[in-house]
Amino acid sequence: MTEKSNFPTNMDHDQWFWDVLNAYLIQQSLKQTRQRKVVVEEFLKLDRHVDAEDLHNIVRKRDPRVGLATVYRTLNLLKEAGLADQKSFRDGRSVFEVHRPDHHHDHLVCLDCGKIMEFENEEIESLQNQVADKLGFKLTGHRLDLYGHCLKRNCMPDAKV
Amino acid sequence: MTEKSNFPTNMDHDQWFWDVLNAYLIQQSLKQTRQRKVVVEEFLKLDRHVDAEDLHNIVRKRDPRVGLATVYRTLNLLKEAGLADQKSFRDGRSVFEVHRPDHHHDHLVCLDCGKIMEFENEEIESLQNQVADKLGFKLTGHRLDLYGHCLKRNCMPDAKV
DNA sequence: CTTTGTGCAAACCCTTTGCAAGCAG
DNA sequence: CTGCTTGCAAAGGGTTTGCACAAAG
Repeated sequence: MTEKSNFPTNMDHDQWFWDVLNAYLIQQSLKQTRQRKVVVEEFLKLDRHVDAEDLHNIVRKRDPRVGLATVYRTLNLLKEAGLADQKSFRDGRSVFEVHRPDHHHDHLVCLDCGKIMEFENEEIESLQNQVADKLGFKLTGHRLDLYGHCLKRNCMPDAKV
Repeated sequence: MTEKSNFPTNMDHDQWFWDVLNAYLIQQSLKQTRQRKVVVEEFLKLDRHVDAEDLHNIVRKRDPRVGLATVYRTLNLLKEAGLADQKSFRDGRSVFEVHRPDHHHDHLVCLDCGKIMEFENEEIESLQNQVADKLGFKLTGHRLDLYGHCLKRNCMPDAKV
């Protein structure tokens, strides 16, 4: 993009993420800090739904000085930058995931092991629009979560999401 | 049902609700109290999505001695009896609604006025099952919320849900 | 009487915030 | 240097819970 981003990264396929983030930081006069770097790197590395506490534990292994509040603040920053989505499948606790602009999807959650799968279905989306039209709504978004049991043999009750 | 329910009600079309509730109370050796009566009556009378605080305010007009905790406890009791559903459209706050066994529906929420409409669409349900099948899940439930703007002229920003 | 229910306030859980000290720019 | 950031702990907001008293069965 513009010359060079200060946050280094080895993973080319995540370059877009760092580019957007760095642009956002500069635009908002925010700073690139050690803590933000670690939190974002681990968040990207995980590449799955994760809650703040889990991410905090992971980050602490690399840098024990990072506080939970900073993890929350960084995740909220990513949300504001449009780089992360926040969901709450289990009531009272949020999970975050990387927002990939070109990839809308809904979720399928296993009630036994907590596994979260993603899917997309254009027919469903189209029907949603029809429903909204019929009821006189201008649809701007939706949330579709399917709940059930995955049939994998390694589905462990109470496993970590 | 069994002879006679002690909780009286004038509204015949809600009789099924009181019957189920009384049966549940007896079966669980729970008691019929003045507070439960008032909370449930007002909940039924409203017949819309309501949160605990709102319901508490309404109940207090009839009986100022009823505490918020009792409202929560009563709503949870109804949930356990299968008579109420709990949803959380706005993050961090739950709303409750009467669960009508024969009437499954999803929700359409106006982001301006908070109005909640209900709809059902069998095509969508069927597609959900197809998706779950394809991904190797046994589907047991789902949640579909549509978000948008209602086109009514009386749509007031920040109106009460 | 025995057991469950209630009101109150305190506890909880997750998340946010105030503040003084720490750093990036 | 200036002002955004951080860590810590305290505060917040909705919901639950412990306790002693009230009340249903």
